[in-house]
Amino acid sequence: MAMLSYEFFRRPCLEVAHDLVGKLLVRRLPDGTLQRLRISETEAYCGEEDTACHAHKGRTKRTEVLYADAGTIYVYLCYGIHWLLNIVTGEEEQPQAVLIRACVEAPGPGRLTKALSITGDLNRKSILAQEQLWVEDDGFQCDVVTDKRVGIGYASQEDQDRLWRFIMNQMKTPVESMIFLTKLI
DNA sequence: TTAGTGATATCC
DNA sequence: GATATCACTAAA
Repeated sequence: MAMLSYEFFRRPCLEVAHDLVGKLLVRRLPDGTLQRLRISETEAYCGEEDTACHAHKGRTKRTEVLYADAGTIYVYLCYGIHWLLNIVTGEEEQPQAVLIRACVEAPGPGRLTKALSITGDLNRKSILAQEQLWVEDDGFQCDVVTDKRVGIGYASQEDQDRLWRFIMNQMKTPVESMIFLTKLI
């Protein structure tokens, strides 16, 4: 079971977002218990030029973390209720990140953080430290389809239309579903 | 369809 | 200091 490296996250966010689909998000709680959820959906937010990206308006107290080195965790509170998990990608000083939008076992960005007890405490920590949160590759392979990003009505039409959301391909037949579930175990 | 919830940014 | 805005979810 290989933990994903700095080199994996240092690539452009579109590549990282695509390749994170199917990987295992691993959480270690304070009491030592481990949880593993398989990532099924991500979105890429690609720097100051991307009007959907939080860093679109440059550095602020909140977006400072996006300028950090690849593998830095960005967690923020959305709508006063939901913690959303992102991982910073690319070269340092490039404010880009991948939003983890869903896992197979916990669909929805707010629901997966709830399932894994992820809060703002993890903001600015590293996903490479293998302490409280990291990502593993267990060799699982799957098809990935793209779609438009969700909930970014404030962005330019051009950026809203970009296919920067990456989703584990849905199974079309019962046979495919059986094969899929077998691979999960 | 809409309420709920609070940090952040932006405007006085 | 006040206000508007939100990378969402569950309930109705």
